Amino acid sequence: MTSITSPAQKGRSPGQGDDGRPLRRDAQRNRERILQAAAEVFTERGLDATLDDVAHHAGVGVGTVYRRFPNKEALAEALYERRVDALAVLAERALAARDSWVGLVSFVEQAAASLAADRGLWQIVMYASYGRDRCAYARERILPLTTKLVQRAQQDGAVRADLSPTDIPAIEFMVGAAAEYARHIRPELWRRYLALILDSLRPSREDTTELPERALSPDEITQLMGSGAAAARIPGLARPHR
Amino acid sequence: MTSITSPAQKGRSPGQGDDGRPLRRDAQRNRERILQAAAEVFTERGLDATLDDVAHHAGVGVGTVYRRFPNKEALAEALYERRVDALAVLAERALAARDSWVGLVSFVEQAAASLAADRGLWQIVMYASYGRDRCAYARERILPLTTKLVQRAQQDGAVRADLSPTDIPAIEFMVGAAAEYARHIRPELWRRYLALILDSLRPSREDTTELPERALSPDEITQLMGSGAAAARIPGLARPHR
Amino acid sequence: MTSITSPAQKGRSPGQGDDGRPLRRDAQRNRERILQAAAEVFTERGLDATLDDVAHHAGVGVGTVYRRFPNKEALAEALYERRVDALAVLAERALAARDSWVGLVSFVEQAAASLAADRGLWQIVMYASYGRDRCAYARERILPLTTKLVQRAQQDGAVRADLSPTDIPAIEFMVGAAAEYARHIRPELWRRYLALILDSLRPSREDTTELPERALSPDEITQLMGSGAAAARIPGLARPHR
Amino acid sequence: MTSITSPAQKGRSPGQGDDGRPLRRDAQRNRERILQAAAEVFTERGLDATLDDVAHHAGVGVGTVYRRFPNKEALAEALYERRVDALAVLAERALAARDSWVGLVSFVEQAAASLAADRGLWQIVMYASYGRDRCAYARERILPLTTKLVQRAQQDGAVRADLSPTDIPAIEFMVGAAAEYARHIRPELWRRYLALILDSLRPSREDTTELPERALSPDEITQLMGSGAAAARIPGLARPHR
DNA sequence: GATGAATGAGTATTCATTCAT
DNA sequence: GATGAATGAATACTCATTCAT
Repeated sequence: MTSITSPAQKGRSPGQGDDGRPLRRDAQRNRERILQAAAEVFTERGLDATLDDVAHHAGVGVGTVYRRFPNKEALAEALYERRVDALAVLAERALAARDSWVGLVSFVEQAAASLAADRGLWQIVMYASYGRDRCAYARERILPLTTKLVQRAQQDGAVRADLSPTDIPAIEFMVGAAAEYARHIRPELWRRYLALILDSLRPSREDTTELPERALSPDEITQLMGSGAAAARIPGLARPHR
Repeated sequence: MTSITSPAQKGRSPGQGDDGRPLRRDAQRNRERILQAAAEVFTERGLDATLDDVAHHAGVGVGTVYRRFPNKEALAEALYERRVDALAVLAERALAARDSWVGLVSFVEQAAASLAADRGLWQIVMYASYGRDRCAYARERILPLTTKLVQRAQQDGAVRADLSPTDIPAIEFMVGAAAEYARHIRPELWRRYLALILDSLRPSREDTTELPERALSPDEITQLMGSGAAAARIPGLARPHR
Repeated sequence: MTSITSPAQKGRSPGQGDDGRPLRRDAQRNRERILQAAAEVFTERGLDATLDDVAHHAGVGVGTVYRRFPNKEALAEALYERRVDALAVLAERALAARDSWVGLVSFVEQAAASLAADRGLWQIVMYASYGRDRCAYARERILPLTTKLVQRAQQDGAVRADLSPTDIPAIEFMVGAAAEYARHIRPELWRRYLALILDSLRPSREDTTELPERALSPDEITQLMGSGAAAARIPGLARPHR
Repeated sequence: MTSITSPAQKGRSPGQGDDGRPLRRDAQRNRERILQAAAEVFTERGLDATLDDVAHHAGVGVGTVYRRFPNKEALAEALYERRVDALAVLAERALAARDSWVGLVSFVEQAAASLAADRGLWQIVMYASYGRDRCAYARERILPLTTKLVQRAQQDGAVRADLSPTDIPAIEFMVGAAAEYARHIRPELWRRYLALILDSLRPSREDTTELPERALSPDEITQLMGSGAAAARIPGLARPHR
């Protein structure tokens, strides 16, 4: 059960410069500090935080940030890529669970925990569409895995028949929103609403309503993720220079 | 069944100037035009739309906007207040429904439809907290009504026992998030997730999980709504001038 | 002999706002001050001067500059348009001269004086390509007039046969360069080199060399003026935001 | 006929370090690579190219560039010096021509070809003035040679009597401007305007105008080249750090 | 009262130059 | 000595808010 190769790794890995050579020790350390600072700042204040903030938080000049990342979007993307890697690993582990329901739940819960903990991550996944090759989230990496998770559970009769794999990201976004809603007052409240939703995923009963509005198709998810328009809606991120 | 008195009227009513005297006819008309324009602009583009946009849309100068509303936040707040009025009316009507489940559902659905249709409204409710006296949402106007809706349904055995009245706003935020998520590609998709959640509100079965993380108390809702920190997080609203 | 209607006047005249209504008195005054300041600053330091400089020179905030002109390019363009209007008037007057040689010389000299006096103007004309509709310089306004000037002189046998109308702008650029070269030490030195060149425009003798390298065609001039690549070469102007 | 000793060698020669000791073999090789790279990059993109570009092109780090040249200006100056060496050699060869007119023309043409081919060189000469000791252009090396070229031609009656030796650099600048003007569309167009100007250098006729505005004196040329103010006007070179 | 003009702090990004490895 | 990482001042542009007309 190894992690799938990230598409980004075909190009440049986090530890490499533009030319493919490994970064110098100090540069690597600063890169980490910047990513760490970005994580903290974006987690707390979201993507509208300034790169000056991030740089200051990392204890470096803003030029250093730009040496490592061509622009704000790329920095956010690098962060996102890490998190998505982590989510993919979660999904893989969940597929290994003996019980298909337990597997699905464990993935959804852990993924939600990630979104709930990070305002920036939630914004980025919510509004999608970063970079061309790297915004691989649902499309390239997670969606196939969650599709398997859902199908397996359906075969086992563990979830309702009209649940679609594309419902999973939607559910996560909603739970992320719940977390965002009460973040400052009760950071764990989202668990309550995740539980509520999970309950409704169980097999149909006589009083279950057939779900209206068919779920998004995988293509629509792709479209959603890739639409430039969506990116333009993230406040602190809309204007690539030049 | 008349609309409950707005708490805002304890301060200054929409029809009065700073000195308490009623606005001149034309001033009142301008106020309306501005609110109408703000509704349209914020609905479409969210709160990061500029006040120049709003003013232009209203056919007035920005100065006029500032004459009627001390700042952007106050304008948004006034709009929010109106929408809350509308939601309150919905809740009152829902209480009049013969079937308590139907009543609850009808309120939740219509409220969600409002959030889903209005990007600005969702942002405002999402990030909460406008003004001191006027952020009356759950606290003063809606929460008592939804509390009744929920309790009535519980007495009828129509909803699960561990549902809390404060879950209702949380659910609406989540559904609003679902709407925001797919707004451009499938504006009605949120109905799917509302249906999912509604399913889970039904009375417990043997396989129902007890909800973890107790719901917010009414006080916490109040606190949530009133916390100034939250306001600072709305992108288009965050920068106090000077 | 009236001045040809500027293509810009089809859209918005200098005295009108975006909506076509005349500017308020104070706005008009500031617009003038800004243009005046821009003229002075660009004249002295060229187009790489900052808008902050221009604003400060005009005694206004930089926001005011942006209220009147959408970006730096547009400001430069507005200036350029004025100057081009002036040049067109010169050309028209030159056409009215009794003696065709005198007419041609008077135009070339006065136009050169303009370029020589204004570093920014020379840069803009040199590197061309501003705006879509307004970069009308040679193409739409001056070139037809200078073409007439040249042809008339040729018919009178006052200039050499192989002179092309498109040589006129090229000559002006060269003289502008000469002015630029010695601007700080001898602002009028360019007149010497203009005289030199004018001498060579006289009808051929036995020792006159046939000019190599055919002149630019009017289409090539247009292409030169309109090529985005050229614009990218002006240091202070290359990056339209967004 | 050997090349005249460069004034720079009074200070530090290209083959020596700060302490006067000759550079190590590899250091010398790096210096050459950097100059070669700078030549290519500045030729193509002008002086606004970045030193990172130059360094990358040379296959060295920026630090190495700064080890060899104190700053960007000095690098440009070193390049300029080389080119001036080359121009001086051209002038010497031209003096050896049997026909004084042919000699003058051949020098002017070849010098113009250099300026026309090299955007950076033209910028540097246009805006003049590098360093104190090294700005040896007209003053120390070329001007005496061109003076001889001109005087010889005048004695032979091959050029007009009022031509001054200091007109030669001015003419070259103008022709360089013509080249710059049409560089992308017709790289050889400058030859047309050079031919035009050369025509006017011929001996006076009855219709020749006496040149107005006496030419620069040698002292003025020196002053022009040495004026610090001019240096500040080269776009890619203007900003002294700190 | 209404208007829209003026303001200027704030944001992303670049690049010459310095300095640790 | 070489490298390339770090720095931060500088630049174009936006928009909430204030103020003169």
